[in-house]
Amino acid sequence: MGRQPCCDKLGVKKGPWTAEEDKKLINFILTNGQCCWRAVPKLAGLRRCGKSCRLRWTNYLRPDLKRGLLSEDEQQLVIDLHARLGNRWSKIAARLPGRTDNEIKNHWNTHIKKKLVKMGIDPVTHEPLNNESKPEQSSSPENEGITNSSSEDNSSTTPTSNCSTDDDSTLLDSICNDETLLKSLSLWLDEPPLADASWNGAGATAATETCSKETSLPSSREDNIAWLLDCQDFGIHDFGFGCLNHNELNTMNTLAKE
DNA sequence: AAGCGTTACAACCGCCACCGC
DNA sequence: TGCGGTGGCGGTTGTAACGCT
Repeated sequence: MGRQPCCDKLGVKKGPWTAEEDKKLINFILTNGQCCWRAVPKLAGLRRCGKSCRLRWTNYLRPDLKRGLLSEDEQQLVIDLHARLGNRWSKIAARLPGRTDNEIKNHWNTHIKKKLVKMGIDPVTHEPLNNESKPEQSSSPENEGITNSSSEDNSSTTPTSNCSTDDDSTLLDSICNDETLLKSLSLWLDEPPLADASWNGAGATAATETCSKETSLPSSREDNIAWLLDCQDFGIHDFGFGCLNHNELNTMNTLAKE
């Protein structure tokens, strides 16, 4: 009889979200936090599947999201991580603060994949597409990074077979041993990812504090919502919202409740 | 200016793992 | 220990925007 749908199909709206729906969802999450997605549509007054709400929130409405194209450093990091983890986008996204698995997956399929093919590199195995023909830009830094990491990895395993290296410490070790990746990370440290601290409460830094000071939070819930929607319109990064750590977001939640 | 092809990305679908009962 | 519910993940699709002829 087939699988039961994740939610009642009757009366469930599909397709692009409207500003009104976004507003309702943001309002609800700010007031109640993230809990029991199945109940969210009903409680928030949305004719949507709970799954759809979760996706909308995590991929689009979440306040710590960076918007816009991935930087060169981010792209390089994605390539390196993909070489190790394969298509495990959520794991990759976890290492790119402010980026979602969906966003990275899309970017991989539309940009990076083609880029690698153009460079003569198999986007799946991260090996040269044809051993005989040399990659066009073999001298480019990017390519060096890829070649280094893949030669290092492929000596024993394929990217996907590396799945057993779920152990983060092993991954971290391998990252620490990767010069290209370290270079990317050091570039990041020069310009810390704003969102990094936001979802890792304890990771709040002086930069965060500075940023928070400069970012004046709206005082009322209505202001919060309008402000959040504006943030989505302009890209959260531009607002410096990414500087907020989890505690600060909780503060916003508290404000919203009052 | 219009039609067509391509690109980019939001959203959906189905499967799977985990958790509580 | 098995079962059902739920959330998360990765693959895929749909469509709006853009570029080219």
